[in-house]
Order: sequence, then structure tokens, then C-alpha cells
Amino acid sequence: MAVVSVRDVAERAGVSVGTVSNVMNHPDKVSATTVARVQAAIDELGFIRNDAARQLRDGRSKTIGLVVLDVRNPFFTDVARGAEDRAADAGLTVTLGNSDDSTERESTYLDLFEQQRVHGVLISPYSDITERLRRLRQRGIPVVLVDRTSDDLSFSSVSVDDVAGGRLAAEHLLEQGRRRIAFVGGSMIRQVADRLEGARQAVSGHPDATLEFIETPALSVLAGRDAGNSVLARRADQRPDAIFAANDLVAMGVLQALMMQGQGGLRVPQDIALIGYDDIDFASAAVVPLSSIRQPSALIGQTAVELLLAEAADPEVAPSQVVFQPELIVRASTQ
Amino acid sequence: MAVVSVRDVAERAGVSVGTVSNVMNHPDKVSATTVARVQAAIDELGFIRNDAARQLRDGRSKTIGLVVLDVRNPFFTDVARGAEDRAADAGLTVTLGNSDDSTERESTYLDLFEQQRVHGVLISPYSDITERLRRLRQRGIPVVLVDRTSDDLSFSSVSVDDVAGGRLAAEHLLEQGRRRIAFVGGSMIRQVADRLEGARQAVSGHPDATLEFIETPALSVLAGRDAGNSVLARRADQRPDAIFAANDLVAMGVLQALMMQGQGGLRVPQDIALIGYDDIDFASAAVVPLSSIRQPSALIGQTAVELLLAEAADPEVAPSQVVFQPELIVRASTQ
DNA sequence: CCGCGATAATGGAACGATTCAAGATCCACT
DNA sequence: AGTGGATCTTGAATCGTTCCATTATCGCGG
Repeated sequence: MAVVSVRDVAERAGVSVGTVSNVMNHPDKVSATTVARVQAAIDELGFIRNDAARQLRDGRSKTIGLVVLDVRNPFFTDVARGAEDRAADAGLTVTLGNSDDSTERESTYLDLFEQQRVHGVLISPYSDITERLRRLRQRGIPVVLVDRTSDDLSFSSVSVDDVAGGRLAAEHLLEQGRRRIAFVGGSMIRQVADRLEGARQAVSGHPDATLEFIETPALSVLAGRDAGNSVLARRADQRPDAIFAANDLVAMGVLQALMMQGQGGLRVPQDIALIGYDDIDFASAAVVPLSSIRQPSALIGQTAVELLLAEAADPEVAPSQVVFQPELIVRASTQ
Repeated sequence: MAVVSVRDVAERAGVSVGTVSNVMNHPDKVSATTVARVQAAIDELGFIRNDAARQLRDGRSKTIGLVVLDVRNPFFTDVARGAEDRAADAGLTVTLGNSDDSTERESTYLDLFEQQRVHGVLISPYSDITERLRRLRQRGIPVVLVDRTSDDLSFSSVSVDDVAGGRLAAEHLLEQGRRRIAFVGGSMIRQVADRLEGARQAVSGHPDATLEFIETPALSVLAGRDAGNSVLARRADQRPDAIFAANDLVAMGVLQALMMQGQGGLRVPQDIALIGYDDIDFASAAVVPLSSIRQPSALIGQTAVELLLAEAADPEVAPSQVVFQPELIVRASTQ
């Protein structure tokens, strides 16, 4: 009695397998007494449908694949939560994949999702995989870009205006009287480039201000710490008076490095002002509460699922680009 | 040409479907020239196996289900990462479910995993679902408890000695000369009860020390903040001189509440010492770097998958209980 | 030149749920 | 009692893969 199948249930209830299936999927097509009898058999035997068989039949699974750049970044877990909640409303689940700044991992997840014939794919792309995504869609798997717009508008996308966000951050620093700004970040993703571009635009309006780019190998606390230490190691007159970090993880790393040093530590914001990006929960709890650029993370996830469902319902629907505006959150680290 | 199946590949390569299958699963049973020809056909057609069909055939999926109490807690994402990595080595993936202190959600995920005929279930249980888990196993789905021991040792489990952890934390506070200790936490999970019990044991060795239990509705930053505010609202002589928070999220909330208040704020650790639990990455970056009890989170996840694989390979193998020891990490918040 | 063993390749039967056309049953009404 | 129509139920076909028992092929020694 290891596995119970519809056949067993049907036998027990004295009906055909077709009827059992109807009881579960179209109860209106079955008389009340039969429903009751079948239901009883299901309960008695502890029958659980086999998802694989259902999926095989209708060609697609009830799972949405989500590939993010870094699961350890609370911004992405928040996006995932938003997506999960919205998906649950539609009876779907979300499988979370983590590309971790690796083209290979990213590709592996797409393979996996394609094998699983997922209901759709939400992805915050790391490498340029437009062709790959196009193929996915051609095979009937809807794709929605997350936290990124589509270059040629051929995919639906949900994103935040990163250029505007970068501008907001840099303008805020300039308004606080800072003039030697350093942008700390790296990893070749669009978001970072856009934020840097926004900062450039802001700085270009101030002839006496400069913008320096300190590149990091990743967007992590650790990478931020290294960058912070490199700044600390400079001669005092070579240091920036403000740092704009590509995200809050980096900002927190920078902050740790700047302040932890027993003797030669710098003061934030007096010596160096610091602003991050994402406004994760922990930003407000940092050594010095962190100014940041807030993104509506959960909403991004929800919206992405909505666009996905729209495309799944009608593959011919025109792709739509949803762009949210970021918001400046000022805390102690910049004033 | 929407979907390409083995049949199409077979036709293109001029062989039977069985041979195509053999090329993919038992290449040694097929001549080199045929392998090449079939491989070419696969590439040309862009064939991708249908997971549902494979699963249906061999009865179980290549996915491990993991149910955690709170995905937003970095401790659990770290556990998940560890599990994912180890699972990937075995060619398996991990689906992450989030019970969020809800019996219903927990149960929903178990239903889902059972429908998916997952390879196994890793769970950090919220409610008492021993019977449910037993049934899962009876149906051939291995179960391993995570961050929790099995009451009757009938399940394999990977956990950390929470009583010892609680003792470590409280003893440290006592050594720092604190005598009025408050334990802040809640939610009816074992971990919390054990940590409290450990604290009790430590305090009971000091006749002049007291332990108070401040219950919270959840283990979140928000709940911690509320608890912190309630402490702040007390008359000064009614306040504890040390707080042991059930986890770092709660601790960070408490910390925010104690310090944020413009005027009446307290100093940590001078007025109140504070220690958390888990030692998440953000603990060291807090307003006041947080002392904590470290758990080997990624290792827990890895080990859990290993026990799972052992049980999957041989269901008769005796369940084993792996218990790790926690480690005290002292930072500024307690000294 | 036959037959033997080994190696390759084949074809069809599962796996379990769903669907759908066709058949069975029942009831009301003439 | 017979008929029409509505409501239920049935059983076979289907999804795409893997497994396994057969059959085909080949080389080689007798």
C-alpha cells in the first residue's frame, strides 16, 4: 500500500477513474452522492495526487522559476516574498534560484526550469541572455525581467529607475556640501552601471565636484569592507568626503571598515558621508543608521508575477514595462 | 515545432526512442557513432527532456523540499545555501518553503511536497507534526529534522545544542556582572524554549541573579522593537541590566528601540547589555556590534542533506542525530 | 560456412492523471 | 408505456520518458 493512485480510489469508491478525476477537478459534473463517496475513499486511503502525472498531461507545471543575483541580499528575498505571495493567490509556487554572479549558475537554472516546463520565468539577468530567454518564450514559457528593463522592449519587465536613484543619491550628497564623491561597487550588471550614470549626471551639474569610481569584485559586505579599508589606507587629503555604495550590503561593509579601526578610524558622516541603495531592513539598524535609496521590493515581485500571469494567459499580449520610482531615505549617515 | 520530444530526436537521428534514452542515461550501452549522431540531433532540435515524464516514470522527483520558519532570517537563508550546495553535488535542487509561524502554511508546504513526490523533506518544524512526517516517510519520502531533534529519535536530525547556547549567553552576561537578566523572545518553537531553559540553568547558579521572560509574538525585528520600547517605558529601577534575545533579529529590534529614542534612550552596553543568537552577518554591523551565539548555519544545511541522501539510499538505515555545539561571540554590546 | 557469444538497437509496456466522446441512467411528461 | 432530454458515468487515448525483454548485427573460431 505504498502508493495510492486514482485507480485505487476508484475501486474503493466503486466508480471509474474518470469520475474520481472529475470529483477533484470538476465537482459540478458529478452528483453530490458520488462526490461524497469518492471523497470518503480519498480520505480513507490518504490519496495524494501525483503532480508529475498532472504536469505531464497538461504540459506545464504549477511552479514559477525565479532567478535572482544574490539570495543573501535582503532586497531579493523581499522581492521573492512578494512574488511568492502573489503566486500563491493563483495557486502557484515559486522556486528560487541564485545565480550568484555566475553565468554558469544562471544558465544551469534556466536549463532546470526549462526541463521542469515551469509556468514562467522571472529573472534578474546577470549576463546577456536575451537569446536564451527568447527561445524560452518561443517554447511557450513566459519570461519577465525583474529589476531590469528589456533592451528592445520585447520582454515584459518590472524595474526601478536606477539612473534616477543614482541621481537622487548623488544630489543629496552634493546638497550636504560634499564635493569629492566616490561610487563604490562593481559586478557587471546593469543596475550598477545605471546608478553610477545617475551619479555622474548629478555631479556634472557641479563644476567643483568630482566623482571617483572604486570598483569592487562583488556587491557584498565583504567587498565593501575591502573597499572601505582601501579608502582608509589613503592619505587624508586623498580621501573622498562622501561615498555612494551600489547597495546596502556594500555600504555596511564600507561602514564597518571605516569605523572599526581602533585608532585611525573615520567618523561617519563627519569625515565621510555614506549612502547605500535598496533600504534593506538592516540599514536603519546599522552602526550609523544608513541613508539609502528605497525600492518597493515586495511590490516588484508581486507585479512581476502579475505580468507573468498575463502573458501566460495570452501569449500574444504586448509586453509591458513597469518602472517604479526610487525614494531617498535620509538617516544619520549623511547628515 | 513548439515542443521537441525524444520521438522527434529519434526520427531525426534515424534510431528508436529507446536508443535516444540510452544515449542520455546509459551512453556505455550505445556505440560511439550512434551517440554522436543522436547528440547532434539533440543539439540541432534543441531538445530538452521533460522532467515531469521522467519523474512519473521513476516515482520521485529530483527536488528536496525545505521548510524553514522564516526566510527573512539570514540564519535560514544560510542553512538553505548550505543545503543547496550539497544537493547540487548530488544533482538535486532545493525548493524553499516558508512556514512563517503558521501551522497552515507549514501543512500546505508538506502537501505540496508530497504531491511533488519530492526526493526528501528537510523541515524545521513549527507545530507538532510528528504523525504527518511519519506518514511521509512511510510513503517512501525521507524526512530530516533541521535545527531540532526528534523527540523519540525516530527521525534523523541536525541541530545545535540550544540549551548549551542559552547557558553560554547567560553565563557570559553573569560574568560581566549583570544580575537582572531578561530573556526576550516568543513563538512556541522548541529552539526558544531550549535557549530560555539554558539561561535558567545558568542563572540558577547565581542566587543573587534573576531571569525575567519578556514574551514576544514573533521573532522579528519589529517584535524586538516593541519589546525594547516596553522595557524603555519602565521606571529605571524596574529595568533589566541585560537582555538576552532569542535571535539576532529580535536583538536588533531591541537595540533600535533602546537607542533610537532622542532623549530618554539607554546606552548599550553601559545601561543594558545585549546579546543575540545566530550571529548573522548583520550582527557585527549593528549600531552597537552585537554579541551573539554562533551556529554553523551552512554546515547544518549540508549535513541535513547528507543524512537525507543516506536515508534515501537505504530507508532501513538507523536515524542519526547530529548535534553541533554553539559558540559565544563577544562584541561591543556586552562589554 | 556455420554457429556462438557478445554487443547494439528495437519496440512496446509501463508510470498516473486528465479529457472527451460515447454510452448508461433517470425523470418528467404526453 | 414510450420518448426526449438532461445528468452521470465510463473507458480508452494521451502526455514523454525509461526500462526490459527481444531481435538484429557482427566478428571469430571451429
